[in-house]
Amino acid sequence: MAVLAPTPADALALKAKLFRGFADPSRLAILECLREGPRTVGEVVRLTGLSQPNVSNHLQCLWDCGLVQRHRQGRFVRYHLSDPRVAALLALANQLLAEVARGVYQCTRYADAQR
Amino acid sequence: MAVLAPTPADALALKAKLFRGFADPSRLAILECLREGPRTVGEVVRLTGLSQPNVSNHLQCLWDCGLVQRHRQGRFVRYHLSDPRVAALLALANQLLAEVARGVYQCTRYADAQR
DNA sequence: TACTGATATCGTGATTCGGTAATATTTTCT
DNA sequence: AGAAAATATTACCGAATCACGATATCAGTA
Repeated sequence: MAVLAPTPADALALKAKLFRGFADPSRLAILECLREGPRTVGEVVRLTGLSQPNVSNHLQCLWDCGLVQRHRQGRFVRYHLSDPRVAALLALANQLLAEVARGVYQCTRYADAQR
Repeated sequence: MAVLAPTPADALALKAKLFRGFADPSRLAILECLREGPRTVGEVVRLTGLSQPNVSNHLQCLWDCGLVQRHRQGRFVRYHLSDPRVAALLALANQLLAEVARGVYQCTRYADAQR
């Protein structure tokens, strides 16, 4: 009784982990870059202004999670979103933000903007 | 040059913050509860097995962010999702998970399941 | 007013996560 | 083979966040 919603605990942990993939400004910046098409690591570094190890780390993370795919092209590695739903999630988040932005901004429960 | 993707940094931070609202197993459990309709705090506590202060905290967080709304009914407070897009995001995440679950599970960059 | 049930708030300990710096690895070119 | 460019890996530190327990607040009722 009590315990356990319709979805088992493991599935929830997994979904939370998926959302965490999107819950970081650096990773979001990288995903935004990739929304417009495939990019090499160097391009992402230039476009985002993030450090190279940082980008590489996050790309690895996104790759582990299956959110992006990659091909080696010569000495470059080209990344792209692995599924249209990744872009769809980002788009939906934007729509939602258009309505609740102020609330999210003011919420003091966790990290303030400007990292 | 370099710096700044199409979306300004603030917007990214904000979007990251929004996703963080979804990036916790407890909050997800609560949101799942609310997907099926309005619930009082006590009902959510019973359905999720989480402690009452914990539920109350997370509900406050979700409310601050504008993801849920609430009405007082006698000595109960009834919460519900504030926008169908919240449910849509959860649904999309489920679809995406169906394809990348293994990757997410194996990704060791951050939190393992079983909290 | 005193009492009970429902929900909110606060302080704290423990854990987790992200950025940076230094370095390793891989690939191409000469 | 040797060098240079592109990308990946590792370790460490600081900051942020979650759960828990105790307690406060608020609404209804006797």
